[in-house]
Amino acid sequence: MGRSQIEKQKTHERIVTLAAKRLREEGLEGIGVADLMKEAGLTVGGFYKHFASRDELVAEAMETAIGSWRQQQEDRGIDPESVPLNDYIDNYLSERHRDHCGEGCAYAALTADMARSSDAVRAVATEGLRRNFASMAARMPQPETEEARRKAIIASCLMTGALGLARVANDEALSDEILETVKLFIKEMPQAK
Amino acid sequence: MGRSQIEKQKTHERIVTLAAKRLREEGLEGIGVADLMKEAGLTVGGFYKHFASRDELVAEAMETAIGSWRQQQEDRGIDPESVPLNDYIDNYLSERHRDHCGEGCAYAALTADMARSSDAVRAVATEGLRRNFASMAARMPQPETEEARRKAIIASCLMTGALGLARVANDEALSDEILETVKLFIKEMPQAK
DNA sequence: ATTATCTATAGATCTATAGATAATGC
DNA sequence: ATTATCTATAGATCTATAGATAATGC
Repeated sequence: MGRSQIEKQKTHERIVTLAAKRLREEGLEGIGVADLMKEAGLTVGGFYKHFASRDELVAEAMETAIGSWRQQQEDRGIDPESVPLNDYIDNYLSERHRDHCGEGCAYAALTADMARSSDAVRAVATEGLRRNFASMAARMPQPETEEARRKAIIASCLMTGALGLARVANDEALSDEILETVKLFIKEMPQAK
Repeated sequence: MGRSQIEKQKTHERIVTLAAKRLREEGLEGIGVADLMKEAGLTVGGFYKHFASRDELVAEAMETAIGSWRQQQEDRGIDPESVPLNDYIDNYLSERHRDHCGEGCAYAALTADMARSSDAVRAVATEGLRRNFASMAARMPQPETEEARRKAIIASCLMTGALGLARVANDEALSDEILETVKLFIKEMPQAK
């Protein structure tokens, strides 16, 4: 008790990273401050020296969650913009992604949660959406065209929609069918590479 | 206090219908039993003579919500299976639908909520998904083909995904762009009519 | 007599705060 | 002296239940 400022910053990041995972798993209101702190190896009391409110943590965690794929790639020494769309789609629409909400796409895991959320969270989410559309369009055959942007939007809706419905389906055969059908379709989409 | 069994059934339906709306608006955990009963003009105490638990209401309400579009059509004397896909898509991807969660598609409003929910709710949701895929496929040019089913799945993912992201976007221009882009694309999809 | 709804409340849980404790850092 | 974290708790909220009240229906 009583740590250096450097350690405080590490603690702060640990809470945010954990929240980014647990909120994707349980929903934006699915886990409480006390439980989060406990899982981070801390106690409730310290929370409000890090965040003015629970919602402030949620907004920060969403920023981390939305940027997590990009971050993961960079941590592995990979330039996110150089990842071929086909590989990206294969990973996105995989059973592995479906079964691991906490490490996956925040939009698929929390679409409706975000739509219902505070202005702070929605602002972060909207900014991330823009970045995602631009990033996907940039990896298409003719990146600067209006057509590339349209395809990026369509692919984003398809991918988040498919993963969402695949997670709703209680029956693995149906769930797999959704993933496979959309995966094949996107890859055959003209111009989407 | 003390009503006939017929009135009890009406009360029951009133609670379920209200819950179907309010849960789509606030999320599956966004509104409490007491508030729901109050909005229905009742008090908490009576709730558990209607439902064994809150989750039982949620499952019933989801059944109502999932079937609500079909019900609405029938109430207006329209056979749901006779509604052209183009009209269905126009309504689904409209600003009106986006701005009125409570009366709209349960899958778009509650995808992730349902995925995280109890077995009872997920069973209802999975059954509804199957029905939706079949109903869309039945309204395509060659209804009995595997291709029609594939297109139905793809269109479902696109539509729920697009509405979901359009609701996340804090910026109306971006939100409208998502809806319009996907609307145009689906209508131009080969075979989708 | 039965029961649909009401009032009241127990018990759990959740956000946020107050005050204590033990390190840091001037 | 300052502050990062801890223990403890206030106050709000939420699910579920107990017991009272006033209609229904045999």
